[in-house]
Amino acid sequence: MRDLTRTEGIPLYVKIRESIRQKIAAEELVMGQKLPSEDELAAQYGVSRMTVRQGITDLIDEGLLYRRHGVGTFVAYPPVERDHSRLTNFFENSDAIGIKAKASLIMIEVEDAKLKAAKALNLTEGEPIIRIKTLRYADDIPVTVHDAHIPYKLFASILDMDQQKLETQHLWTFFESCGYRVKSAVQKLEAREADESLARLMEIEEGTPILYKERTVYADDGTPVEFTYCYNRGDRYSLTVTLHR
Amino acid sequence: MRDLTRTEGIPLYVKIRESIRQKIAAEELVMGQKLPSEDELAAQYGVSRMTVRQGITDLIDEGLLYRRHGVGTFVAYPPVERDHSRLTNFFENSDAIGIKAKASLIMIEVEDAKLKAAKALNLTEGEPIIRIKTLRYADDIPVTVHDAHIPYKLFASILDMDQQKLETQHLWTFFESCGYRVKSAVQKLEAREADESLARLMEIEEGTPILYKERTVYADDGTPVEFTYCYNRGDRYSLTVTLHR
DNA sequence: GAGTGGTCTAGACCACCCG
DNA sequence: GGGTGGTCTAGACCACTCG
Repeated sequence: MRDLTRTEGIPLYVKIRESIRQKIAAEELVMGQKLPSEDELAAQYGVSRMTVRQGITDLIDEGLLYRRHGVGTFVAYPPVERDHSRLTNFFENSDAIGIKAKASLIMIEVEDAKLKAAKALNLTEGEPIIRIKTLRYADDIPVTVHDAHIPYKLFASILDMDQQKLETQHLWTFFESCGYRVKSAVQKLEAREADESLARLMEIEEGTPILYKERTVYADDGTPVEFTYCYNRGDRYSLTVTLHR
Repeated sequence: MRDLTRTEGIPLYVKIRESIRQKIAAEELVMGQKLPSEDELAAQYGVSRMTVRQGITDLIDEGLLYRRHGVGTFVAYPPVERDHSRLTNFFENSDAIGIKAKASLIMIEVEDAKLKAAKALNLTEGEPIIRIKTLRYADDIPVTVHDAHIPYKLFASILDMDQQKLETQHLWTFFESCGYRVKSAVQKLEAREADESLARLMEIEEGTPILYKERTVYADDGTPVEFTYCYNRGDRYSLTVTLHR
């Protein structure tokens, strides 16, 4: 009890949450095991029950614990990897799995929005957008053609960025510097065949399977900030996602 | 104020949540608009602030609202369709989009688990599993070959079910009747080519693009209940998912 | 009936943002 | 400084599960 030394600025429920997480990691609490009751935990940590609940709720949202009304709170079996349900960008993700990521700029220009992009970005057809097309490499193998469309009126300043920076810094970092925090994305996935142009860029044969992805990215206030066509080499790319009922 | 007529059994925070949701639907609250402060809402509804917060938090999790510390709570722009981040089954999903769904049983049998399925289902290699292979139709066009593996020790009783029921009732309904509530699934997606056997079943040419999906389904206590290989016709099937940071 | 989580109160103080 | 959300308390009663 009382492993909550008063650390500056860290909320109690966060400390409790991390304390429980650590006990699970250290296997002081094993899979399927029942936690002490909320009342008991409140007493142990010297806080109110609502505070304990807040910490526990976070861990339930992460899939690390589950509750059974009238029974107790338990450690869930496989810590279902939430990573798979989190939205990550190409560079973050490659870092995480130890792949060397690289991008090369194919083109950046201002265009009139076509219907589909305009709709996704909440613009009217023909409004200016900035189109940024890159080829992305994993360990020096070309794996993805990335064709992003972003509203000109929000992000015109990206045109001043030098190519070097465009290739190494992710778009989302730039969005944040403009005050838009990326929160979610809706993506549609299909299997397709590589056409001639994709085949040339990715050094594959025409007709090779491609994992095609259309993605709209939203900031936390709901503003759509990016609409992207994404063509991934079928033999080099897979996407893992977690869904919940 | 006080549109909370005391309805039996419905928690206050649910009523508040639905009341706010309805105001958004009715456009009494429009996109980007600031809600009354939590204190004010508490006064309006005649409840404590914590109760209001609980209702609001639900709507934030749904993406309908967002909070800005020190500023206020606002209506988010496009009600990002949470449907896309929810785990649905083939029949539910078809219903929702108005497609006539049908399944025909290709085979059901008991097998020894191969390494991959065993690993996913937390079994040891060679333990018995039940393998259920179906061909699924959307509006009478074959779109998916579904090859499910479920632990024999949990679900042996499915073998007594008649074929008619197997084809019309979803597996998950059966799982629930055995006490396992489906909570989440991890799915890996790839683009592939149809091999000869898939091509024959789905009435397409060999080499046609296939959206290949490997899926492990978990109950809410974390027990893996299903491991499935899923082959979807590229020209007739797309998958939409929502991801969050 | 005992034990658990689910809901709820009526306050409090703090941290943040803005004018 | 005034208004907002973020955290927290010390209780309370209810609903559910189980033996």
